[in-house]
Amino acid sequence: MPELPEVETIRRTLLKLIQGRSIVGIDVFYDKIIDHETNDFKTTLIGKRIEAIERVGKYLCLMIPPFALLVHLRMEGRFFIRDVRRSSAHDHVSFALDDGRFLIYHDTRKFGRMTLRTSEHYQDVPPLSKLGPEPKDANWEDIHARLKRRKIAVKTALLDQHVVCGLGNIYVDETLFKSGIHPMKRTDRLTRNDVRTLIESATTVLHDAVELGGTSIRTYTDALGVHGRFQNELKVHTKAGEPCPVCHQIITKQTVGGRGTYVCKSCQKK
DNA sequence: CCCGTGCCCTGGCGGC
DNA sequence: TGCCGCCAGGGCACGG
Repeated sequence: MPELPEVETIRRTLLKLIQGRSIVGIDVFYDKIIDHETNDFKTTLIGKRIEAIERVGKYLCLMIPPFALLVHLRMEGRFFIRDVRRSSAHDHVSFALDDGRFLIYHDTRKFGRMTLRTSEHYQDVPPLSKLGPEPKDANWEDIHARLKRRKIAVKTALLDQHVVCGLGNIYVDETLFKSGIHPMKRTDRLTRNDVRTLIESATTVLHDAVELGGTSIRTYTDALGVHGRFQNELKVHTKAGEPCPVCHQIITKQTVGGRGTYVCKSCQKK
């Protein structure tokens, strides 16, 4: 569930806590989180310093020269800073830091993944090289040209990180509502104006959500356990049965591309 | 290349 | 109260 605004909030929080710290030990309690052999992973990172933390789409990139540790939190991945090595059965990776504390990767669903790349050019190789631009950097005419050749639901397209990156289920629903476009509208029927509106709406929604520290529904909190505040700004997502804030028609829930999807059928047209 | 489906996981919830 | 079954969901492998 962490999408771009939550990952950016985590990046900022984590940076203050661990920038400049060196890794002095690593414990891996569940090795499927890491797509490298465990011993290689440890020997590669131990003794090196966390110089910076970047973010590309929903990926967190811990810059540990000469390596970049790419982390995708997927549904419920979280980072904590603790004084003990492990305090939960859901703590899967524990990095001992040179100040005596531990950077802990915690994930109830075990969906998150970590992978190593060299810190030079790490954005130029998969998986990051395959990502589309963030909405704020996207050229809507390019996106329109791509989408008019396809026939998928616009929601599915916006969730596809190869088209644009950073949006997940919450912000796609909000983007579509803000744009007045139905999630099932086929991409080959989107007008140039539709796509321009979608990119502009996505940019605004993501920007506003970052400003408010992300959205806390379900289990998301940042590395300090601080909740975001964008859930108070949601217009349709999680609002089934409630009146649309614009036209007062009842918001409905349906499935689009296998995802729970909230829509105002009066404001959002196919 | 394009598109749909199923898988990975497990806490939580609905149903009885 | 207790237990069973099923769902959520990002990304990717796979098959048509």
